[in-house]
Amino acid sequence: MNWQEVLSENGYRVSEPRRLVMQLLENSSQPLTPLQIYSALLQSGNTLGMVSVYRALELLTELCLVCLVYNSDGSPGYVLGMGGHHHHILCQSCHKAASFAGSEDLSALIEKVEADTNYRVKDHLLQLYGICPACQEKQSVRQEGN
Amino acid sequence: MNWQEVLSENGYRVSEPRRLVMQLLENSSQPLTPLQIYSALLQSGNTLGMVSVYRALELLTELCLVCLVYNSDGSPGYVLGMGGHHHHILCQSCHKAASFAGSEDLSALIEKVEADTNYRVKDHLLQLYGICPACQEKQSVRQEGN
DNA sequence: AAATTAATTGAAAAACATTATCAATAAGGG
DNA sequence: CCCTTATTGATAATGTTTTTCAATTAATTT
Ligand SMILES: [Zn+2]
Ligand SMILES: [Zn+2]
Ligand SMILES: [Zn+2]
Ligand SMILES: [Zn+2]
Repeated sequence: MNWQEVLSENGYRVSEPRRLVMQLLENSSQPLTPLQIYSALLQSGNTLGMVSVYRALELLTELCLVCLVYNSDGSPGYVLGMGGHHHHILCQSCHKAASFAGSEDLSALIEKVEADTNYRVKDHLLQLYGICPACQEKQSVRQEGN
Repeated sequence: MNWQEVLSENGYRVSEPRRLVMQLLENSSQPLTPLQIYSALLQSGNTLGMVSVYRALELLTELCLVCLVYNSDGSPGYVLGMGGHHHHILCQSCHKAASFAGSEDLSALIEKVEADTNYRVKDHLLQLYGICPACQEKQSVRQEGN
């Protein structure tokens, strides 16, 4: 099921702003803010209102077609969502994002936390931070240069 | 080492706004936004500038005396930081936060992600969401009432 | 305890970001 | 192709964060 179908099946229209936002995120390797999305789309000759970007992101997030992630400095951005349980890893240097399957086993941790805090655990937020292949390359080149 | 010492040892002064922000967070069970902190402090008869709240939070976060966390709706807030590796669990109903030791073992996951994505993992963001004891209580009472 | 000094504050303004309103537009069904 | 209604976008209002800089204050020195 592609994103157009997800929209339709949930009673939403496949409108121009939504299409533009999805297209841009599909081609962006790093999380973008609403303003970055708006600017990029204008720059590439499209015409749409800032407001539509906000509304598109809100809806697409709700439908899990895009995800809200946080850079290592805490600043938020939107990336394309993958279906199913997954998480993201972000490059601390260039902010490039990749996703990985949510195959982690948190059951031991959850059990312990429930016992310690008496909270009942329902969900989790997990992101990894690191260095992407390209930035590793750059770093080792700089190393050699010194 | 208390927070006053952390400030001093790092060459920062123990100023009034910093004291007020720390005091408030020490007594707050849920994440607060800069504005909420500012308002609460004014309300309780103190006098300080909004700007100082922002600056205090920035510094205290840098020194790990407070932590930036995200509610389940994605909205950010600040809570008191604990020393050492730890994470937070937030109530999806009342937003009350608790912390727990970072005793999770992510090594298997990290190995897999590094193999799959070629990123080199350096750090992680982990939060749990759930229902706090008080809200569990409220929910079961409502259940019985029906 | 007073003087010294540099970090820190806060008022005001500027810059930036988000939300509300509502008439005009366009997507999708018939 | 037309109709209906979801959706858009211009504008304005609202809210948040950053900048600036003279005044203040914490901590150190005398
Ligand atoms: Zn990178
Ligand atoms: Zn997961
Ligand atoms: Zn609760
Ligand atoms: Zn951890």
